[in-house]
Amino acid sequence: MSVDEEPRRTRIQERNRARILDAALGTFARFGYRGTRVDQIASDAGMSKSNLLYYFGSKSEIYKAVLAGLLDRWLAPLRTLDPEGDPRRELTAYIEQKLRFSANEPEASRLFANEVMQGAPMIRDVLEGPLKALVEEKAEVLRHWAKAGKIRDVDPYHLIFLIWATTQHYADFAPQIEALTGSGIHDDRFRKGALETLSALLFEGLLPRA
Amino acid sequence: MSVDEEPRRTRIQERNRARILDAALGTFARFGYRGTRVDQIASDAGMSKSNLLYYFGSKSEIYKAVLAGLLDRWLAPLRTLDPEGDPRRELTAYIEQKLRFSANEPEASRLFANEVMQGAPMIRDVLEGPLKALVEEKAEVLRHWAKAGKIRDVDPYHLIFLIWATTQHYADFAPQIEALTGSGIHDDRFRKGALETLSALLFEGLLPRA
DNA sequence: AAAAAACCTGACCAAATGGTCAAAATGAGC
DNA sequence: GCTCATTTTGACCATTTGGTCAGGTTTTTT
Repeated sequence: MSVDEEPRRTRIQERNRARILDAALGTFARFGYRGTRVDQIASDAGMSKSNLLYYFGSKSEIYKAVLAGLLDRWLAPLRTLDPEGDPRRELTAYIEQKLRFSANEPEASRLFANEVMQGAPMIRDVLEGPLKALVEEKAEVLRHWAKAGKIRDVDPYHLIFLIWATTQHYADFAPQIEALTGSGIHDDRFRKGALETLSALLFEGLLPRA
Repeated sequence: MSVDEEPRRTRIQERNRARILDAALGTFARFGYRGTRVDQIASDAGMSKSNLLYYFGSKSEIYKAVLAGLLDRWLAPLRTLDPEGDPRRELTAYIEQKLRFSANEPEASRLFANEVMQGAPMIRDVLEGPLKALVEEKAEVLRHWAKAGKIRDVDPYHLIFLIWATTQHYADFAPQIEALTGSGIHDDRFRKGALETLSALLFEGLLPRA
């Protein structure tokens, strides 16, 4: 006998909730929480506002649901960083995953950025709890690598921020990048170029070796 | 005789327009264009909504004015990059200016990010025109340095994006950084650490020199 | 095929929002 | 102190917004 806490969901519920969350991700990412109109989410999801509110009782409920589904995917890549692995290989893999996320889910990246820029009102506890713990753990890995002489001794936090910043930039500032280069991270060639330049700079540095 | 196009402004106008733009920057940065309420700008600026609308005829007029004032300051640092200078010195100076901007005007940085994330509806022509030209010009400088063997041969665009991304990250994601480190770019010590780590990584790279 | 449950609609509402306007208050120049 | 232009106010308006609700329709269960 399943004493499951999870609410039972019919097929229709499954489908419509997914549609709503999908549409909501788009508009929340573009216009933020306050700038998003419930009506528009409904229309994007192909249903009436009334019907949407049948599935999610309120705007903030939708927002929370979208955000919750997003956090895992945003965090996942960092979890894979393996202390036992080779630093270069590990970090390259991490960067590649982050770039892929920017390419495949730019809206998710933008919504996350939006939420944080507003002061992270909805996910502050996640940042200060699980995320902080995970980052501290991985910072320790970097320090360990440094002590073993495998990488230079740099502040692990700023290093992590650099990776976040550069990889997410391709999703968050996509319109700017598109305007300047005519292409973007969604393009395979472009993504490869970004990865190569990024890892070249991060690992070898800009100055010619003496 | 001054045949100035600039509208004559009284002292009161000067003061109140400044107050409004200041308050508007704050709320637009936080909530975006659609998420911002004219009423709130007015209240933040310490005046009635009616009075605010006496100075700026509409919400979008305020937004445009704020954005226009912002673009110059955002762009300025890149202009200073001197082709004749030493690459390391020039780029370090550039990064330092960008970090200082993030420290001193985080709201401006965030508003810019917000506008771009929404697809840059208001500044698209600036991105595609003046910015594109300027970036292309500076990319040429970087290529020139590379040809002269002063720096490694990396894609100049991705290099510029890296600098933008990393420096702006400290303003745009300030709440996250604060949650993780307990400090931020506004703090002198922290900013110095960011600059050092950043330039160490950018110039020397992460891997120990052979 | 009935009955029950799930799903959907459209009319409706109170509050909020961007903006107008006439008139009052305040300031500057004489 | 007087005059005129500037500044400020508060009442007002049309529209939009998040959300409710009673009732109808479709799907599932028995």
